[in-house]
Amino acid sequence: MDYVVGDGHNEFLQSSSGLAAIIRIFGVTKEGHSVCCFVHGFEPYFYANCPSGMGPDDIFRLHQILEGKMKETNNNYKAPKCIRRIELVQKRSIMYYQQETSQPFLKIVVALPTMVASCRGILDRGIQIDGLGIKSFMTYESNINFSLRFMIDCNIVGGNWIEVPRGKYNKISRSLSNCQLEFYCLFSDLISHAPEGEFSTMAPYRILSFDIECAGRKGHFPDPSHDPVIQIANVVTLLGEGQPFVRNVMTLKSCSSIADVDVMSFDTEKEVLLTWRDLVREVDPDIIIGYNICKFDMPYLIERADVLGIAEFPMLGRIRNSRVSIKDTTFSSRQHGTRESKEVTMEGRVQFDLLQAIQRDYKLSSYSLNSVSAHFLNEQKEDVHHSIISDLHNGNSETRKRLAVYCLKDAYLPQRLLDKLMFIYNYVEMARVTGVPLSFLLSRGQSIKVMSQLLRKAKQKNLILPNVKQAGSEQGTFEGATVLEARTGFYEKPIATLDFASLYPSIMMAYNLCYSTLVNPEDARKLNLPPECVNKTPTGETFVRSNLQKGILPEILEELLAARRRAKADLKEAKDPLERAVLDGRQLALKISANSVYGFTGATVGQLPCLEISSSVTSYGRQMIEHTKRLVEDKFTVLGGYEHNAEVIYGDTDSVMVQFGVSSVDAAMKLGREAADYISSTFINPIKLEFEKVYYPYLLISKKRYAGLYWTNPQKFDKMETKGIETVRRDNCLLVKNMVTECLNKILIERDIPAAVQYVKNTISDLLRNRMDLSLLVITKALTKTRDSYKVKAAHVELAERMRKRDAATAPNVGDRVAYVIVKAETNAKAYERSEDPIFVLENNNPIDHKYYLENQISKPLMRIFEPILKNANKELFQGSHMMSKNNCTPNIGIAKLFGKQLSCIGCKTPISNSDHTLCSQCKGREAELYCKSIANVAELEELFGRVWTQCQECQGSLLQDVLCTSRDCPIFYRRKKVQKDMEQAKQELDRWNF
DNA sequence: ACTCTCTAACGC
DNA sequence: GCGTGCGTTAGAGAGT
Repeated sequence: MDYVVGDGHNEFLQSSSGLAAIIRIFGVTKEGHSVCCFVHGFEPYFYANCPSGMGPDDIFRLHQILEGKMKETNNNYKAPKCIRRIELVQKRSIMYYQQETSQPFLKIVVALPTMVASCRGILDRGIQIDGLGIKSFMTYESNINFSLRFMIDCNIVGGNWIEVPRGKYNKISRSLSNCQLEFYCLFSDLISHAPEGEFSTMAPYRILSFDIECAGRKGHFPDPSHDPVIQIANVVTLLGEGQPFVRNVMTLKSCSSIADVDVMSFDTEKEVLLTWRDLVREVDPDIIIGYNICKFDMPYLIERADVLGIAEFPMLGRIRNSRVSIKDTTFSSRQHGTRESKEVTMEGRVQFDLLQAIQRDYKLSSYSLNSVSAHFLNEQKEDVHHSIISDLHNGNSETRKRLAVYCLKDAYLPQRLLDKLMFIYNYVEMARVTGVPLSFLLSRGQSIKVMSQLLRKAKQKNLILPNVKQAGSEQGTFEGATVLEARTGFYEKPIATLDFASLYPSIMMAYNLCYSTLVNPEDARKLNLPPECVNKTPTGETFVRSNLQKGILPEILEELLAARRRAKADLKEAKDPLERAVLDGRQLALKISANSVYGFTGATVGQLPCLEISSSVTSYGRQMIEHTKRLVEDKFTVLGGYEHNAEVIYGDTDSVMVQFGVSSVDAAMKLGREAADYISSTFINPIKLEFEKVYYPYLLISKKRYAGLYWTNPQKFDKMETKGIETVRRDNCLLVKNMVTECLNKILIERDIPAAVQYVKNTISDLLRNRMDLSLLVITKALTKTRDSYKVKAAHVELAERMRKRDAATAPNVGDRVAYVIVKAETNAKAYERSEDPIFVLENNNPIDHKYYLENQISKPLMRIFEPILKNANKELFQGSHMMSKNNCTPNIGIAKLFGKQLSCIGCKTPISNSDHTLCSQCKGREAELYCKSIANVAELEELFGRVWTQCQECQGSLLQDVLCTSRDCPIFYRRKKVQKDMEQAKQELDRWNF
């Protein structure tokens, strides 16, 4: 949905004069026909407070003055009127509890949506009214996107089915769009169908997934002013169908045919681009997807066409003769600083970038398409270096076919991810629940979703939302949740966990916390409320109880949670996989929405912050967790008739971990249920403490860091759960993650501590003997800002800078995660001087700093795990023969340089004179034995290399072609490179026998 | 050798 | 015009 400014249609609006906003709704019918609907008659407006005693004459004068001021700022606006009218309406502000149900407000209706902001500015600054002096007006709902305003007022949500009744729409005399159906109508004739029953089905969206390849130059990131677009691959799918119905690729220069793919080759880039434009118009997709299309492919195509002077290319939207525009946007937030990016808007089509979606919804250690596909689809793709892409393009039709297959895979994988992760179902359900359009979910933040729900609910209650001026950040912050002191240790008795269900939403409901129930301290005396009608929160705020007036935040929350219970119940019944997808997406959206209401009220830089609410919520929460701890420890005692004294060993925000002292899981569960029921009864509705699970055994390392076996039934544990420790953190290398995971397995599941110790010793020995796969040593960290904005030097930041100097095209950018290893250097060199790109290390054979990995990566996490379990853990793990390193395996580069190409004895590795070639005097006589060993060594490595190579060929989908992949994310890649190096070395050694 | 600050990532 | 919240741990650089 969007809007344009045009002539209002006179058939509908006799009174309309001049320009007006026309809403355009794009969509698809049940039968799959694309639709463009021009909606007339909806006018932009907002509210302002009405000073008491303001009569019709004053309003007339205000209108005149405003109109005059508006003309000054909108002098290019030709129509006679900017302010259409000012109405006196009865409304109430959502802020603060008030006894009056309503009071007069001014509803100011303007001609165009952009005039809302300029008119608000005039009223904010204040205007001169005869006899009254300069008056400033508080405005209400003056910062709402016009399309969203329309949706709210017409009860339309994102992903909605809309009906336009027979006779209420008219054909357009001159076609304006490329849609199959187009018409115009009046906004009040639209019928919005709530997404229930037959209208909860998904529309049959047409989805285009594409990927482009460019011929970049070495050392440069592809630049549309130099580098041509050489291939574009496309896959088109109908939502809900398993297989795409279009697969094609457009190539510059000839390309051999590919099975089941329509290959189109052209002599000029212009033909490639225009053929793609024609495809987009012919397929007419509702949704365009791809990987990083918003920041790369889409702007690249538009800019490239501009450089080539192809003016007809950017007509990709659903409006006839309208060009797609490219906008420079700056995105700034306190957390992320200012980031510049390009934005391409395409009329009538939603762009859904899988990279953005996955970055929002999943925490991964790498977001490359390769790594994401491996993670979710269990399938790898080749990572071909951009310089090789140019070589393939400049080869022949077979090498270009090679590239086309690669490009097609990059177009198909986003579609596979979209299906696998149910993005359309989950996002459409989120749009339906929160009421915002689908496009907002990727392009906007969390707060717009709460805002949309709040505005809708407020409208039903005749309430309006004020536009509060940004108070600035000095308003500061407020106290959050309590984290109970952690009694660290290894617990070999079951630990029961009690949790408050949806704690913050329940608190807001139970205590009726809302903008509209908060008592303004200035009004308290005047209101004179009896104590049984109010609650005083632990922070000292007063809110009226629901018997006096129900808050709308609690009402929104009740509806969200009730709807979630319904969705979960329906999900249990549902059999059809598509229906299940819809319902599961819905219950998830409802849960997320309920939880973000609290965050919205506490967002000091948000649209309607109210710290009285958020700080009250957390203060009740703190009180409740303390109360729970006290109650458990007071009631479950030997004195109270129980076998043991219960101890709360830990708790965070809404949970307490209790050791009841019993030794069976079953007994702990029974006590857990009893405690939950007993404590719940001491709270008011709907606050409920639930027994959730038992941990047994349980290793508590510190606050927010623990591991344990998770039991929900007394027969068998469900899983091992780890929180906060290295296994779940993304900033540790795989070696550390694997070691910690393996040790926890041995300790918690197998209950075999000596085996865990032996495992650690073996692994350390492997590390020190250089038998560790490089992929296990790669550390990744996010590059969150530009280098200059870092106040201290950090390993990943400095490496990113060095990589940028080497090759700007492949260097990490802000927002990317940087992969690095730590290499040996001079003593006392800082870690940031020793970080290096793993691929660079492979190619240049840099020595790994094993000591760093041992002392700075492995030792502390392991000590934290073993210390509660093992006395003398440090001695047991880090002393003994396994700590001996074999330095001769990795000759120090510095020494090698000093001695030149000094040969060493094949048998014992002692240096020998170059005239001896093979063996030292000591080993002379073992020629036969050692020669055989050399041959065997080469043979073994060749076989190993062959196996790894085949694995990579399988991954790239062809056993007949060279492997080109250089993926930093793929363990096989590192192994292949390492084996290749070892093999070459072994061959050189073998050659020395043949002099 | 110690503390303080910055940065990143997590739990809830 | 846009941006949910706070609490905690831990590594590493920087300063004392």
